[in-house]
This record gives sequence, structure tokens and C-alpha cells, in this order.
Amino acid sequence: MITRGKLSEQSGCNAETIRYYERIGLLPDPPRSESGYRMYDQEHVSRLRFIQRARELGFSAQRVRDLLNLSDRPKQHTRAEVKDLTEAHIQEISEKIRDLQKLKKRLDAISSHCDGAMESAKDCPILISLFAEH
Amino acid sequence: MITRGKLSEQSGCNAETIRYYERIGLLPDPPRSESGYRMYDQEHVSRLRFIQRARELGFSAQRVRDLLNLSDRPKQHTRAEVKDLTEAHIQEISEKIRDLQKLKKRLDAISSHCDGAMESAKDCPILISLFAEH
DNA sequence: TCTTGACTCTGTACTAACTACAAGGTTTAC
DNA sequence: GTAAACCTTGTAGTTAGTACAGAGTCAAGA
Repeated sequence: MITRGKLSEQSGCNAETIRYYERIGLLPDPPRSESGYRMYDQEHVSRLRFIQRARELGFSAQRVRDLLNLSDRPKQHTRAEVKDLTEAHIQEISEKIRDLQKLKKRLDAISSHCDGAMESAKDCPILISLFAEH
Repeated sequence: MITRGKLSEQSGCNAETIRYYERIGLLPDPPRSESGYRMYDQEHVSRLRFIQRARELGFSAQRVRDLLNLSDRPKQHTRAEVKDLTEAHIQEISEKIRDLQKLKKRLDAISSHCDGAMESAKDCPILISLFAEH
């Protein structure tokens, strides 16, 4: 059994974040010592690692919750459900990439019209294009 | 002179968002009618359009504020400063794209190991990889 | 034994960029 | 006159945490 500080240290997860995960129901309430200190076991460590890996992969807290539910009640769920969640997430990421690429293209185009010579910002083609009607 | 509702309608910007932009200092406090209604003029319309365009291009509110400052005091600023802000922004977007592409690659790799057949989620390679030590 | 420092507890407030709502006042239309 | 449609303000919610204050607890050294 370890305290929150130790769990934070072992996992590299901010101690406040651990409390936050408990609050939003990603980590179950741990048992407490007589004085009220949280006492974590190996189960908590594994679960926190899972949460960290999923978050690193960009899953939202809600998606992580869904994945954990599938994992907690595997008999009522299928691999297809897990795969569906993952595919939906991949889809979202692909869309984000596409949107950002479009954005970058537009910005590159705007930026290329400005040579950045040391003249007044008033005449800057970038600002003009942002202020322009249409 | 138009009211907030009309400005919202004309710009397509949510009326509450206009109040928010005022609160964070992107839009100047407009003059008020006798009864306290905000009265906007053409200047406000242009400025709101600028903000909307910049936000669509993914500039943060702080960046938009910086761009507006350059525009408001063009004599003290140069085109080079505007270009620098834009280039920094393009840089950030490029990094985001790279990060997301890396993420997608990892997720694709994980997902491809799971055929999604109707078996228990317990044995799902995706969940296993998320729970795995290392 | 006392004290000091490090830890933990709780609740609360802050971040970005909005959105939404309640309770009240104003304007417009019929 | 009254009802709808607008406007005002303050406040709370969203995501995914982070930070801090004030109080209690624990372990080690003098």
C-alpha cells in the first residue's frame, strides 16, 4: 500500500491529477488509513498507467472511461466494441490533421505575400487580408 | 449604430461571445444607449470580423490581441513583427500536425493487431497493449 | 519529548474560449 | 395594454487538469 505521493512518484502523474481522476471516476476511491490518507495498491497503479497511456494517445477522459468500462466488464463486451472506439478515435485524429493542414496552407499563402521589410505594420499584407471584406 | 443582436446576426458571431470578447479586451467597450444597450458602429464590425478570421485560422485570443495591437499602433511596429507572429503560429501548427501524425501511426499499429472478432474484450489486443507494463 | 520539515487532507479558484441560463429591464408590434 | 422579443447583469458550466490556502499527520533529529 502506497500513499498518493508515492503513486505520483512511481507513475510520473501529478499528485493533484490523481485526485482529479478519482473525482471524475476514472480511478476508484482508494481505501483510507486511520488518519484519512489514501492507500493505493497494485490495481490502482495498473489502472493509472492505463489512463496515462490512453491520454498520451489522445483519448478524451470520456473515451478512457468507456475503455475502462469495457475492460472492467469484459464478459458483457466484445473486442469489436473496443476496436470501434479506437477506430472512431483514429477517425477524429485524421480529421484534425486534415483541418490543420488546410489551415497551414492558408497561412502559408497569406504569409508568402509579406516580405516583412521594415515598413509600417499598417501596410502589412497579412493584417490587410485579415481585415479585408471577404 | 446597431445593437448586440444585430452585430451577432451580421457577423454570425454568438451574442454572448461578443460580450466575452469585450470582457477580455479584444473588442473595445462600445458606447451605450440611454437605457444601457450597447451601440456598435462600423469600426466594431470590422474589428469583430478581424477577430473571427484570425480565430478561424487558429490564432489564440492572446495572439489575436497581439495582432490587433500591431494594427492599432502601426507606426510603432513593423511588418516584420506581424510576419514573425504569423510564422510562429505556422510553426506551432506544423508541430501539432507532426504530433497528431505520430499519434495516428501508433494507434494504427495497435488497432491493426485486433481483428475485432466477437470475442471477450478481456483478450482484446488493444486493451492489453494499454495495460501492459511498458 | 519537542520541534521541524515533509507529507497529506479538504475545498476552492484558476486556466482557454467560449456557451448557457436566470432574473430583471426595455423596446416593438399589435 | 400587453405580449413577444430583445437587452442587461451576474453566474455557472464545459475539458483536463494545476495551484494554493489552511489544517491535520507523520517521521526524524536534538
